[in-house]
Amino acid sequence: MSGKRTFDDEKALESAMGVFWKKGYAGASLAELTQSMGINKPSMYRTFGNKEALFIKATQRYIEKNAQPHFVHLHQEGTSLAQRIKNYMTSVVSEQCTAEDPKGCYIFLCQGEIASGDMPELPSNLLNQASKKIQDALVEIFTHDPEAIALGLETHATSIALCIATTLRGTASMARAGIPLSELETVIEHSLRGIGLPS
Amino acid sequence: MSGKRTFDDEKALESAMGVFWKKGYAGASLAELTQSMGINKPSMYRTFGNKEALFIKATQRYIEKNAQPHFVHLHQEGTSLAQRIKNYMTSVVSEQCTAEDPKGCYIFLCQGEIASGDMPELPSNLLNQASKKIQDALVEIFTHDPEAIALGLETHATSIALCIATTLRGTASMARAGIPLSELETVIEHSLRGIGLPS
DNA sequence: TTTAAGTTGTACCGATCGGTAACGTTGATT
DNA sequence: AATCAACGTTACCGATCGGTACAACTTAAA
Repeated sequence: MSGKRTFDDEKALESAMGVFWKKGYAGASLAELTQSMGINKPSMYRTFGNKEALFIKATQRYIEKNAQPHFVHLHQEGTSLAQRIKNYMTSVVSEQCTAEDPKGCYIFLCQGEIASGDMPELPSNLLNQASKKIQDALVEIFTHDPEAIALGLETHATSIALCIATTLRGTASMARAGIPLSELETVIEHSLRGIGLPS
Repeated sequence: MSGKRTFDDEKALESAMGVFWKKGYAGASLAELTQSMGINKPSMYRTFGNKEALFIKATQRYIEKNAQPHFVHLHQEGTSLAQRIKNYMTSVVSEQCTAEDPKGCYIFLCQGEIASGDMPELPSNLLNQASKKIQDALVEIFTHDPEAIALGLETHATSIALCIATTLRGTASMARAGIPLSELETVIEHSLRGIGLPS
């Protein structure tokens, strides 16, 4: 029956990520996790440690493979600032609405669980830090991009970044409620108008 | 020891609402609920039925006592449309950030649980219907208010309403993450600018 | 071929989950 | 005074929670 590992760690981690994405941390049971990963509990504990460690690894994977890639739109050469921001937001919202993945945003969903008090400290820190990165990246743009400086956006860079981050949280919530991408795209446009970056 | 009820149904319901607001539906255990309500499990089952029925009553109470009151700002006489919308949004976000209550919005938080598949049908319908009411109320304003019609907002009333509702979901998520009201107020102003209602 | 390490599957652990049966007590009704 | 419904308390139900001990088995190295 055994002797050599019969599953792929990376595939298993991706499956676990999907479950956490759909159910959150507390809501994802080990039974559902291991079933989705195609392994049984002892294999999971030996490979990943425990539920908390598995969640951390799944979260890191989400950040790396799902969240970070959107940032490239912010630094696309030969593209106007407004278009870069719009491309970034559209990229994020598209993923929030994707039919293959669970609806919404893994980070925002799980970060919301922290306020419940049932989230361990390490995952909490990771989630807070990940959500902070979004705003930091935006602030970086608005304070250093020549076009942004020319538009005078650097003086309220943090508040503008907060607006965009808030909109993306709103669209994540909307997406989870079933609102389609087509409707949320107009939200992006209105949001850009609000911060003085009409497309 | 007994004979006559020793607790106030309304107070107990309010306590239960607070627990659901903080933990969500699945995350709120009967132990924590009954402890917060100051009663024991049999009393709770006799009075409210079961967890699902308790949640429905708590949710109805939230809608009535917490969500609906914000709507008065939308129809305040002698106030400009922009100011009415701003007052409404500020009122909502203020509650999301209130220190006495759990952070965020009861409705949005629990509606997010529906996508997990662990929410019974009746509560799901109630939550979906409650969140829809927000957009409906806004659409009503933008399609019937003379000032809105004069501004030409009636032609995209639904998309504007979606923008506002999305912003309020975003602020709820931000509030739950610990962002203070002072920072979220600027988000409201930018949001209003985006839909052509600068204050 | 023997040995040691590593893997899987099952069966189990104590704790907690939502929900309830049973009992003694109390207060209002008759 | 007798009755009965409603109450609070305790103790319990089967199911599931996260987590683990253990045995059967397979492989690679010795």
